[in-house]
Amino acid sequence: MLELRLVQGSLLKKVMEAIKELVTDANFDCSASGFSLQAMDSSHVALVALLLRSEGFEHYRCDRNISMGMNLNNMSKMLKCAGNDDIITIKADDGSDTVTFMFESPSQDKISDFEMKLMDIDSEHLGIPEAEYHAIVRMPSSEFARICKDLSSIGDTVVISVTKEGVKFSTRGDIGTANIVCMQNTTVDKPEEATVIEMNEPVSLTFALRYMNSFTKATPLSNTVTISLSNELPVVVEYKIAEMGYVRFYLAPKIEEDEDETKPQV
Amino acid sequence: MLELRLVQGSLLKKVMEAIKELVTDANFDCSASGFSLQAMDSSHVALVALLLRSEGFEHYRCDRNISMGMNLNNMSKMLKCAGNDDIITIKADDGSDTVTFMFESPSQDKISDFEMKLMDIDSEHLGIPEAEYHAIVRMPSSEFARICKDLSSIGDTVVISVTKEGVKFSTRGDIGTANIVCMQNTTVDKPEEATVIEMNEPVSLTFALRYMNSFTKATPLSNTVTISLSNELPVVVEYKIAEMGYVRFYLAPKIEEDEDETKPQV
DNA sequence: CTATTGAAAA
DNA sequence: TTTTCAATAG
Repeated sequence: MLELRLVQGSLLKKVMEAIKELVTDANFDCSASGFSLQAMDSSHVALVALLLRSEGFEHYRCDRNISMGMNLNNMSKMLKCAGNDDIITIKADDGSDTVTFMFESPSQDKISDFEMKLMDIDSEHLGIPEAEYHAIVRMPSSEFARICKDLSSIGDTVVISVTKEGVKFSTRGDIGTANIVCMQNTTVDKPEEATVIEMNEPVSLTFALRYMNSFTKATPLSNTVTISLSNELPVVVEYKIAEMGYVRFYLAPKIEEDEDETKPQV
Repeated sequence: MLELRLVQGSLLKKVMEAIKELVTDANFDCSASGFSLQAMDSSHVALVALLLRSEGFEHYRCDRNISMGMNLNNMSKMLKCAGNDDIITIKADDGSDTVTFMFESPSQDKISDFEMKLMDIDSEHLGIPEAEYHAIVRMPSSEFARICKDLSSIGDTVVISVTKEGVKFSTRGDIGTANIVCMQNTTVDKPEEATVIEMNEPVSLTFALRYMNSFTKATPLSNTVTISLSNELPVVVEYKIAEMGYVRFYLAPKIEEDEDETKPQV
């Protein structure tokens, strides 16, 4: 028996919007500690990891660990039927091959329930090692989204270079080149507007903008984004979910000087 | 000679937006009592009835009953040229085959007139008997629109079931099932937010969501919608037009247990 | 927060 | 053309 009651239902709606472009089918794993997901994108290049800790739910009951395979597009369709300030409850009976989403309007006079078939999905759960990163950049998520969008109108890849002073995003395309530098800046009115750089070693890595732009679909989840970089490691683009957890995206760097379109593997 | 002056011109614009998706050509009938229309939708499944009583016009002159055939798309194009707080006057000379729409800006410094050709349209004017309905639901029009939109992302038809406690909207599709229950609720701050159920007998009827969604184009006309249901009778979805009349939509229920796509007749 | 509108992208 | 995104108004 599984019953998870989330007062701020809009969070779950935003999570779905954030990941459904990248991942079409995935297993949601429920345990006593929380509700999580880990999945490769359909071209097996990027990895998405979601965690919603049990403490963030108003009510959290998960008698035994279960893994529920869902089509994220269908799940998203149903979640779109929830109002933005509805309370969402996810329910599944033991052994059932369906999951039920229940939506309660704030005034409690409208109650909806949507039942969806579960699916069997093979998935290797990758252990993601905690790594030390050469550089960690925290910046406003909207600014990062704007940069990725702007650069993708010029080129296909972005070189992210971090120095103590700032982070530089560069691209190159048929029509020219572009460089956007964000200086470290901690003297802003609101902490979420700061650009903060923690750096042990300078790094410069190249990524496909197509994936970066998919990651920025998570922008509504958080005012800030954290980008963790190391040479030879996948970048981690993390959006924290207040009081509950995170959505993290992993993407392997392209090997520099490699001008063709070979797909890197995570 | 016909001359109808409507101070709140936006009403007429909204009426056109409400019905032009369903009806392409129709006769507008003018008499001393008012300006009305009755027409089947192009697939002859739903019926639209409009009434604007003469008392709602600032000036109403209609020397003799006339029926003016108009293409609603063209009429809508012209009405879109009126500002939302323009005063609209509809004029037609006896025996003329055109109608003129005149728009006066509130400040009276801009006066437009648009002349449109009338057309000959055959139409049987159906007498719609006043019926006793088993159940009448009044609810916020925006909520009804939201429900029809949400359900149509899951299935093609909606089952509307009314009990004393509330009204349930259900659908079923490839990806799962959905049920939305709205409780009777008369204890709200504003009367237009109430959900009120008058029921003599429980009813449960099935309708095509495609038509329901067309009906909800009338949502801007009124804060509330009234849904009148009886077994074996077409449902009536009514949007009242303040001080003037109504737009009513009629749609025959699908015969239950009928899984194929036969079109019901009104 | 929702709804509408206009602009931009697929 | 259809769909989606962003922005603004209520």
